[in-house]
Amino acid sequence: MSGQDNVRPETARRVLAAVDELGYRVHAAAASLASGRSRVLGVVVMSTDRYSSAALGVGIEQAAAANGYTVTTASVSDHASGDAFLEAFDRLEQQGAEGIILGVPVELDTPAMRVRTARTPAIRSERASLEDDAPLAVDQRAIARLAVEHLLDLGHTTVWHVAGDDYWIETEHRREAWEQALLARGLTPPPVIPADWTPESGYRAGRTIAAIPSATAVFVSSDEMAFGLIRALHEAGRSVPDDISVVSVDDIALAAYASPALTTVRQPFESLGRAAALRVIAKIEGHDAVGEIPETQPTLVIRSSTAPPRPAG
Amino acid sequence: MSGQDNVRPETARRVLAAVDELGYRVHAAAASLASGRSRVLGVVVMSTDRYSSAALGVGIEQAAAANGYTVTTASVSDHASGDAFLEAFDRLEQQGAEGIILGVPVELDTPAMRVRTARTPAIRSERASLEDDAPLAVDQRAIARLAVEHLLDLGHTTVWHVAGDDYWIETEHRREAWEQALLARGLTPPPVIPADWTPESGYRAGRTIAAIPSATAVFVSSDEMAFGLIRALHEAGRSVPDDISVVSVDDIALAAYASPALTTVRQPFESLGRAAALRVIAKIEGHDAVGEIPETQPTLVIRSSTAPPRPAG
DNA sequence: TTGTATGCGTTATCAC
DNA sequence: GTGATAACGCATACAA
Repeated sequence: MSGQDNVRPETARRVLAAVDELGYRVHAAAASLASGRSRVLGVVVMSTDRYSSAALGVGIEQAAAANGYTVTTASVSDHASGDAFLEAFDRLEQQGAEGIILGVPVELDTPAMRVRTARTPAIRSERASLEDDAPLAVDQRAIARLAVEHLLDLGHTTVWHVAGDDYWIETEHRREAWEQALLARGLTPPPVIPADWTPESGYRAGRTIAAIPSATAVFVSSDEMAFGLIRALHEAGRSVPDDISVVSVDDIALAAYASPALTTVRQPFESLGRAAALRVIAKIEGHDAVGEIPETQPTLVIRSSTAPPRPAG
Repeated sequence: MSGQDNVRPETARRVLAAVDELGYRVHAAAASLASGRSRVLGVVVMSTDRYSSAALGVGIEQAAAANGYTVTTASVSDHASGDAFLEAFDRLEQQGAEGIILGVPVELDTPAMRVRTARTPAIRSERASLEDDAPLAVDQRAIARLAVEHLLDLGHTTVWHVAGDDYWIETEHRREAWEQALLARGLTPPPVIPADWTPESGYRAGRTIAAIPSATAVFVSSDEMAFGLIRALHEAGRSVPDDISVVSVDDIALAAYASPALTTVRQPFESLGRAAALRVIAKIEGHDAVGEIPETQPTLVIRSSTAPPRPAG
């Protein structure tokens, strides 16, 4: 049954026949107890239905299943504190998880976290893994660069930025890269407009932008916020992309059906989830080769929310 | 440790102290083997990032955690066949799941499924459970009724219907109820326009509708499709809601930020997930009272995509 | 190539 | 109120 080859064919046949007849299946708990291996992957996510978590989960599940692992999930509430992460981690460990994927912004470099990752391998899904720095994360800086440069190349003289929730590391990375991309062209970055990923916050940011006559280009940190932002812009009588160009991030299914269709930087979440799973599995099993590394590069998808600035005058 | 009360306080204190000092935690697999109980709930979902699955999962996880259960997921590919469901079910059982929640359109009433549900309790998340008919499902017929009646009350003389994927039972229920609601007012239902939940299919349906001059009201089976549909309508020069009113289903976060903001029938997915989890747990533990039953009624959210028909002439 | 002990970390039962 | 002991169903190592 376990795929050994030192068995006489006839014997194997008889065993399999019996298995079939009796409907025998290994008892996972017993197997786990005896072997010391559970083949369970744990995933910690925020209890939200945000697109990124869902897409990530799909990828993780796929890769896990392909390698004979099952995944069990522990949700923490939105904006949970570090303690909640630790508890989730413990719950998962206690459940027997052999490796854990953190889909939340945990600081890995704390004493409490270090004890844990020492005994059971863990990685942050949106970041490079602990020791090695293979390209496991979607490069958040590349996202910002792609967005800003597209806008600048179109002829805009500066780019405003509506940031995501400060709680997430991506937010910081994108802000930095946005700033640097501007600086690199000798431009002075305008103040960041804070938001929190929700369409509502995008709407508020849109009202702010609408009140700035000189603004002609915006880099918004998510498609969902872009929907809110564009709505606010339209209500204020500013047209997109004629008056203001906007590029956002994610490329959710609805991005192509916004009005106008969103120019956005696509993040390969599913692929990233697969990479994350492959990586923990490799750590668990102690080999560093993970087979093929799934693609994790962001790509710019140009649609109709960006255009050259209106000629002055 | 297990909360017995026939222990001298002093002894209990010493035990707990030792637990603390040694960092002892029960080994889940060993406990499961010895007790015959795993406290694991299995969930079968399609490997999509559709809003409904994600929201459902959140609810399930919550209720499970609150009752000391953990959840493990088995994804099947989109549009999987019945066999894939059976396999997923088996995987979960084999993993030790004591109860299973089916987030997919499985036919429960087949021999193969009956053997399985006989040994481990299972329920469909969007339907009433097997034997009892407690209000576990979101009433899909009520959804259609709400939508159609809102439109009719506004003064429209008929309502077109863009249906979801036939693969899902909801689709059938909504179509029936849409038909009946029309019939109840002495109206003849126009032909159904088929689609498959995606914004793309909504777009195609929109082109179809745009070509029907007499159409003034549409009931679309999801918000995502509504985005596509409205886009097509606008491209064809038909205004929403002036020329055509549309009401959709789900009330996703972006619904309020569509142009125009979507009038839609909200489904309480998270709450439904909680209800589903509570229900399997009750089955597992053999009590029928599940505590408070979460709300599972759909509600109409009126926004700007519906209006009275334009006065004739 | 096949059969057989031993132990994995609990729970549950029963004697004390 | 407390301590000892037999399963639980498998994997593993080793004897045959």
